[in-house]
Amino acid sequence: MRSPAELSTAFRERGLKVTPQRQLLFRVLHGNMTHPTAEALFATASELMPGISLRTVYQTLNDLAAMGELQVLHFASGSTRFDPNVVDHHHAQCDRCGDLRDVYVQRLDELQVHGFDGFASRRASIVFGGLCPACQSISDNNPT
Amino acid sequence: MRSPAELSTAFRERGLKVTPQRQLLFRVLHGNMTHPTAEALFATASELMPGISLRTVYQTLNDLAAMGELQVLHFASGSTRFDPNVVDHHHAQCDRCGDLRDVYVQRLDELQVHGFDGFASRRASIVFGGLCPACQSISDNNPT
DNA sequence: TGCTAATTCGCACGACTTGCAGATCACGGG
DNA sequence: CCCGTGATCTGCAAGTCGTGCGAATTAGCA
Repeated sequence: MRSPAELSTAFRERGLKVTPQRQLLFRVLHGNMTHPTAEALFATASELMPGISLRTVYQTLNDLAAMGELQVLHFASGSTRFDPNVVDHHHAQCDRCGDLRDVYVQRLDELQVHGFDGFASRRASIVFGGLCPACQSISDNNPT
Repeated sequence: MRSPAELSTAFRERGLKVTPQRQLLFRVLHGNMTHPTAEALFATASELMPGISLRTVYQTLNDLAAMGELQVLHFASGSTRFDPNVVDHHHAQCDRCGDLRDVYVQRLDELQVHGFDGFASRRASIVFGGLCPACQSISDNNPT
């Protein structure tokens, strides 16, 4: 996702208005590595701007996603998360605490895939499952 | 997913009862390559057993998933799909029609991943995006 | 400054899934 | 083969997540 200033320009170029609510969300999202849900963003935004509507958060998230400034992620939990990192990357999620981190994968093109049968693959999305460092030490003591 | 007969035994061993509704779902799911949603299964099951409840379909799907007989899949569409193929495999989804197919990936361990930072990866799930053969020919004539 | 279309907000609604409770049924024991 | 008990089935209510809608407000340009 680009900087708040760049996004403001991009929004205006598209005929979209730059409201205080949107500026706030630009700031909250920029560089955000937490892969927040809409609710989480709403919570953060509400502290900074009491009265902001959850509806507006969804609206702006959709606008940003449509502009390719956000990646929309769907995980096992069923919840939708938003990732302002739109550089080609992948994810690792902790089985225990759900913590989600960005990872970068090389040599993806060397994978040998069987079953495409004419399917024209354009991109791949990888989600690694496992345990984050914190949960590893917990599991060492309290194996579930 | 194991065969209906094996599942019946496994259910009884767990103290679960083998009802006609469950047997029907075992049969509908066994070898099913369509990655159906709960609703789709309900539709199929309803034809074979009018009056079966959607609630029962969800119930049985959850039981099977808890027993590891089904993989639960979450995709961009937001809908939950169920995959009776629990062999280690991955998926390819058509961007246009949403068609979903199983693919098998080798040399996964040769991937070079940066950013784990102590994350202990146990498994990976890959979803390829692209166009299925049918949608490729459509797009050739009607580029979106 | 004023106009106009975009936006915000809050509520209602829709899709999907689960909780609940009474009626029913599977199945092991007699 | 019949019975008893507890699991299951079904239909409905409720919960979650996200969107449609409309009135009031506001951004941005002339």
